[in-house]
Amino acid sequence: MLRVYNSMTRTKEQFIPTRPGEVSVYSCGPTVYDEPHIGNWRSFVIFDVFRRYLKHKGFKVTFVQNITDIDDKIIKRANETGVHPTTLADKFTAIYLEQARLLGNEPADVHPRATEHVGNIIELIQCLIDKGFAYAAGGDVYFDTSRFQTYGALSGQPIEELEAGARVEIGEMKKSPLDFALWKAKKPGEIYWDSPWGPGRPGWHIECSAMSMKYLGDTIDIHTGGVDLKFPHHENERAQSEAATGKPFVKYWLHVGFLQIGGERMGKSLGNFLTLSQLMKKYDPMAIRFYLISAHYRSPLNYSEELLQSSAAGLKRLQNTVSMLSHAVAAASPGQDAAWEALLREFKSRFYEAMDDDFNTADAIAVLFDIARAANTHSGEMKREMAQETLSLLEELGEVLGLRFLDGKAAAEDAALVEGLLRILLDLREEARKVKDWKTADHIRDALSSLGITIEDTPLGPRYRR
RNA sequence: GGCGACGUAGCCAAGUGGUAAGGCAGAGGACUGCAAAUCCUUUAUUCCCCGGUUCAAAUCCGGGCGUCGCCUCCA
Repeated sequence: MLRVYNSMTRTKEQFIPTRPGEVSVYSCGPTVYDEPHIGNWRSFVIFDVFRRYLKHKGFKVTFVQNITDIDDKIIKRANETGVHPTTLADKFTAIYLEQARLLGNEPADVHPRATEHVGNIIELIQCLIDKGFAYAAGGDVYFDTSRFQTYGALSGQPIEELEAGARVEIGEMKKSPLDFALWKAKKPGEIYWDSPWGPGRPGWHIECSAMSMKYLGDTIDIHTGGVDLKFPHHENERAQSEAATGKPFVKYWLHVGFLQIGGERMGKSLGNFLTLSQLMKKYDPMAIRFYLISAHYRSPLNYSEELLQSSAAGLKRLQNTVSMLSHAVAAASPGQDAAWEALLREFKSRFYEAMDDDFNTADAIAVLFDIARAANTHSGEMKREMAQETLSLLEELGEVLGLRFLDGKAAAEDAALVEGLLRILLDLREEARKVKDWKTADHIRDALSSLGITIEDTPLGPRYRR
């Protein structure tokens, strides 16, 4: 029984999708004006874990993540660098998708782009105007927040408080500071689309409303984003969607906490950010993923080099166990163990209990380490089927979190060749060891070591790992 | 000013009424030809502080201190 923390009600609730067995998820994706930093990646990885777990629970999940490919920042960056906004957006969209893949995120079922849905957006804006929730002013169109009764409910803010903090840009023609742009009139030299209100482009918030409606319908089960999106972005989305359809927009709002560095939020504007490309020079993307899910998603997560190293070491420990088990599957004698199977079932249910509790990845990871410890303890008497079942369980649970414990880099063919060659060397070394020819034995080991291959002498015979 | 999150060992981090998970780092031991990996033991009588409720609190209530965030583009 999955329970999730709903930001709207500020309580953990039992998760019951609108349609039994099916879950619709909308995740706010990147604005593609630059490479995401690892704070952004924290959210994107967590969204992927949500989705993976829902799938493993047996739900048919439809996962939509937008790509914001037109907005102020893109226009600004395009002007600065002298490239067309579309070229810039395409470049960083490709980088986003590639890095997501490296981190082990599955592609969304749909990655809709704002510029490909301008027609849907215009329709939605027109609908809001027709219903009296929006008004055109000087080529812009604004949402009239005073017409939407429960504005502020998601952020838990009284209207007066929000008003006090609101700001009006010069040149804006809002009736109230809280009103926000649905359509922005074209400025000289800017990219534009034609609309009933003149040439211009969509505001940021409206694209999510239009695209979630198109792909997931009027009411979606889960909407995710970073906590910073709660206000104003999600508040505004909610107002637009519910004003247009008269139906609830989202059943469960899930918000991911910040990645902090040096005691403050990692952010582009603060200049204290690190990108995935920077970290990948030193760390495996899997280690980075492991680090990003090492704390509960709603807690702040600290970044430091030391923490990343700590995560990398922890993942290595799990990988060593998987390596040991693979070896046992190949080399150990056949055999089952009822007590061991019972233990595995217990681990499995503990893992799922942790994930059922609002996706408690930190607790779930602890179970992985418990499995590793138990398997390592019994590595001496590990029988083939025991090893196989343990391996399968670790792979299954790793799959839920998007973690791979085996190095997937080497192609299958290469792997077979390397395996054969190493077998020969290991055999030679064993012969040398039998006659206590340590010089030869150590030479082989050292030479392989310099190629990054470690030999280990185990009760089941020698094995190697990279 | 309004709203919210957080404060658990050297570092990170679970745990929301029943007597402190897990990881990293450190120390000691075992295993080993030497290693590597692994295992065992060890590191918080105590969970920011002070009161209160309770047979029982890290967990609930009140007060205080500290850190971070949102209220403006932002995962």
